Amino acid sequence: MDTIINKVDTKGRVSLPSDYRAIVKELSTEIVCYRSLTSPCIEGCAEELLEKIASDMETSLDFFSQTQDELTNLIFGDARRFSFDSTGRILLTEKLLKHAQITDTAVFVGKGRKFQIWNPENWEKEEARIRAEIFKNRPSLSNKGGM
Amino acid sequence: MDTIINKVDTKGRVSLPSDYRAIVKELSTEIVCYRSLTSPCIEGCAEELLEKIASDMETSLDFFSQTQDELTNLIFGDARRFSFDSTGRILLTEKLLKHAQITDTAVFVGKGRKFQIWNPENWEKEEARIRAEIFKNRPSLSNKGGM
DNA sequence: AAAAATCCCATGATATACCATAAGAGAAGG
DNA sequence: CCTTCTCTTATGGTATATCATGGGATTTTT
Repeated sequence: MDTIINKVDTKGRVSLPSDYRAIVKELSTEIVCYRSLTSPCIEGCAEELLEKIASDMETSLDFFSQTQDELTNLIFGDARRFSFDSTGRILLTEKLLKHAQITDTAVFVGKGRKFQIWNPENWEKEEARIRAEIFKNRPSLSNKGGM
Repeated sequence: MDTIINKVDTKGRVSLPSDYRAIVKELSTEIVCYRSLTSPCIEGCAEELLEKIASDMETSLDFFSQTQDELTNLIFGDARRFSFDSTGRILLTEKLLKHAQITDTAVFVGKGRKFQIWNPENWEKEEARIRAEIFKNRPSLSNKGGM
């Protein structure tokens, strides 16, 4: 999955890149999107994955179980199903677009079983940051011969 | 899922968001609402789920060290059925509206199998609080959840 | 009879489905 | 190796269906 740039029209519609669509389509005809907890971007995945993420988080919580309750609030309260039409587009909400500072252009970034949608400039910075981070840890990588 | 803002008219009527309605409608034409034990908000769910919800709550509130009976009594004693009309609206009671401090606007927050109804300002604060809380504990989450 | 609740209809707004064009990638053939 | 054709994908526009909401009418309750 590579990064793909698509336009957001005046109504907030975006084409989900066909590669991404194909993967989801095996499961269903809709995806789930929510505001990233850690970055100014939108995250998307198949609904099944969201439920898995939610349950994974629950089991990984060692502090008060009250937080579990709050987690479901945060995840299920923020997430929403988006079904894409015959042309493969979804209509993003104001809330999501605002959080990611997206106006007329969106960058899709694959992240394994999920993906992120970024404002182009923000993603450029983020990518640079990640590259720098990786470079900093280069020695530990080259030891294993991975790259 | 999702968070939706709807108006409460002069008669106290609120439209139950269509997504929520659709899910409940598979089962019946009415929902159950009660005052949240932990927050200034209304909680709602399908009647079939109430018993399950109650027991879930017991396990998640174990630090209150209350007996199961006391909690279930509390919820069941407070819960009431609300049937929605052909346009999908329910008429909330004074007791519920007062508890949630709702006057003319209500925020529906998805919570998986149930949902909450908040006063807009209160929810805004609560959401910010939860996000900060979760973010603080992010390191322990990112290991497993990947959000 | 008055008040409250339920039902029904009308309307504006919005999301969804649909069609049509344009741009790009890959395949086939010269 | 280049050209042409075809198929997929992205994007713009339009129509249709759905939903939220206001108002009124009818029914029920006390």
